[in-house]
This record gives sequence, C-alpha cells and structure tokens, in this order.
Amino acid sequence: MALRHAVLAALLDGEYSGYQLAKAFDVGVANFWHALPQQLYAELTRLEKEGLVAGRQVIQENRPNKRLFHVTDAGRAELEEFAAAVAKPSFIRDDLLVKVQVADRIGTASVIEQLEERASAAEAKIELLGKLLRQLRGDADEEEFLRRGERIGPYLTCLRGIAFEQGHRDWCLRIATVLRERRTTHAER
Amino acid sequence: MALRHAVLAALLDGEYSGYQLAKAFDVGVANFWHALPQQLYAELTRLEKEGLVAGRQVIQENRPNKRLFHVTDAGRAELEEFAAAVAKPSFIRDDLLVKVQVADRIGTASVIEQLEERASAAEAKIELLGKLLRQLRGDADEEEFLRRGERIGPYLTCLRGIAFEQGHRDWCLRIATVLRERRTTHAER
DNA sequence: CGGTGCATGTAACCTGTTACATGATTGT
DNA sequence: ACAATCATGTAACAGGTTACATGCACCG
Repeated sequence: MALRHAVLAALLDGEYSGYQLAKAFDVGVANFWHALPQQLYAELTRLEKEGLVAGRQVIQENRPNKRLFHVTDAGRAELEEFAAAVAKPSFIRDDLLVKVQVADRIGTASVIEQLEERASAAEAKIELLGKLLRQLRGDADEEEFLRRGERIGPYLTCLRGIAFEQGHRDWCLRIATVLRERRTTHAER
Repeated sequence: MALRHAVLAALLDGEYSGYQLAKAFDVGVANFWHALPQQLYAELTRLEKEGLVAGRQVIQENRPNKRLFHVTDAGRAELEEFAAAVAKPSFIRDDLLVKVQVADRIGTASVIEQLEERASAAEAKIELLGKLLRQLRGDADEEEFLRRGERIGPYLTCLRGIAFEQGHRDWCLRIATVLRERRTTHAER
C-alpha cells in the first residue's frame, strides 16, 4: 500500500479534514505524492476503520460540518514500520518525455509548445516552493535551521521538490531551444 | 491510455521482441517509463490486435522462437496524435520522500541507510546513462550532435534521465548528512 | 545437478482516474 | 446571476503489480 503512508505523513503535523488534506496534497505534499480528493476521502475512511487515524466531527454554522482527523498511536507505529522497510526505487513516468523521444520523427511544433508551457509551470512552482521554504525556516538561515530546527521533514522534501522543478525547467527550455534551432536549419518533414 | 505510447516510442527504432523490449525498458526507455515484462507482452498483443504494431515470427534453433514487432503506419499516426495532444503534468511519487518527511519524528537510522543506498544506485545509473550518451552521439561533441544528428530523441530523454539522477543523488547525500549530524547533536528520541 | 538467460504468457489483485452527485455560502 | 469555496462522497473503469506457470539451452 502506498497512499496510506503519504496521508499519515501529511497528517502528522496536526488535524486536517479531507478537504484540507486535498489542498495540502496540491502544495507541500505534492513534492512526494499526488492524490485526488475522492482518493483521500476513501483512504481516510479506510484508515479510520483500521484505527490508524481518528476523526472528530466539527459542527459549523454557515458552512458544512467537517471531520478533522489525526494520527493515532497505531498509525504512528504503522509509519515507523513503513520507514524501516525497504523502499522500492522510484522512476519518472512522463508523457512529455515520450513525446520528446519521438520528436525528431514526427512534428515538433506541438512538442515545443508543450515544453515551454511546462517550463513556465515549473517556474511558478519553484517560486511557490521557495516561499514555502522561507516560511518553514522563519528567520534562521538554512544551515542553522537544518541543524537545530524542530521540524525539518517538510523542509527537506521541499528542497527535493525545488531541485526537481529546476531540473525540469532547465531541461524543457534547453530541449525547446534545440528543437527550434533544428527546425530552421533542417528541412521540416 | 499510457503505456502504449511508450511502447510505440521504444519500438520506433527497429524490431524488438517482448523480451528485448523488457530489457530496453530497464535502460534507455527507463528515463521516461517503466514496465514489467508481463505488461509489455500484454500491451504488444493489444497493439497488434489494433494494428498499431505488426509482428513476425522468427524461428530459432537452440533457443525459443520469438516474435519481432515493428510500428505500422497506423501506429505512427497514433503516436503523432498523441504527441499533439496536451500532456498531463507529471509528478514525483516516491516512498523515500514520504520517509524523509517524517524522518525527524521517527527513527532516522534506517532512513539514512536508504538514502545512501539510493545515492549509490543513482551514481551507477548516471555512469550507465553517460555511456549511453557517448554511444549515441558517436564522435561528435554534444552541441554538434544536437544540431545535426539524425536521431536525437533518445539522447534528449537521456539527458533528462541523467539530470534527474544527479539531482536525486545530490539530495540523498545532502539529506543523509543533515540527518546524521542531527543525530550526534540532538538527543535521539 | 543447479543457476542464469531466452522467451512467453495467465489470473488475481491493488491502486488510481474519470465521471457523476449534492448542497449551502461568499464574493464579483 | 455566476463562479468559487467549503465539504463529502459513489460507481465504473483503466492501469499497474504480484504471484504463478512453462520449457529448453548453456555454463560450471
């Protein structure tokens, strides 16, 4: 199982409703996992049934009631077991790379456009994550924060997220340039 | 559908059997996709039924017969359609990042080990891909090859693969160091 | 005699995605 | 009026993983 641990990890820092979790999965947690709201609601239900998280109903006025979940001791134990087990290697799985692989055999125009869109998206994400980093470390500088900070986990994963997006952006721009230049110097098929 | 285009892309350069494809998916193609042999056999059967690839039986002595597949015109058309359509954004999905996110809340020893193992694995992959790059571009230097090379698609995806692995390796080593240093300066829980 | 490589699959299961469904409140 | 935000799900389907199955040739 997979999503369950990402949920437990995201839930470690406090109480969240399914709705709030879905948002967290679009920013901070997005560095290591991605999930749709429906999946999260389903997973939370399952986790609660197994006693790894517990929820409490919060009655609200002027907006729908919600259930806030937190990790139980059993959930924490499950996480520790997971962390100790060997992780399967990760890999990229990206449609855009498939397209680049064949870009010189088929039309390149659309691929170039998509590369540039991706680069902008990556850029936006880099800025977003940069802000998150600054927010997480507060006043301290990075070295200092990493040595003595209380909660560095999210910071560390965020660093990977930024590096990934930077690599992605640089590659997209480079490849777009290469393909563009070939269009002008080669006969287009 | 997803795997089908990765298979078509991998098959663009020549004839491969399911078995050979499975190996290709462990090296070059691994930069953008990953699949188990069973999946490939199943996908090839489906693709053949739809006329996107065609196979021919090769009778062998001293080893099992095999079927070599190649992309048909319909398959090429399918690929072009795919390349023109918008790609959904990609994301990381990595157990190890989940573990790092919670590393400061649970035991770190096992996580540090896993980070260092990953770093070695990444290092090995970097070397492998580096050789692949040199092989692909032959005598030319990179700039020259990218301007005038015949088949640059695999080279371009390989570049992304290397950058990804380097980023992964650097991050793993950095995080392992950070966590190690905290172990000596903080009281371990 | 046992392991590795070649070569191909089936079946059951787990996970993730898409489409659909509901309903109040707040902001433009 | 219309869109966005809060809040929660169900159902059908597509895709991926794990386990199991077969069989010959070659090397040590």
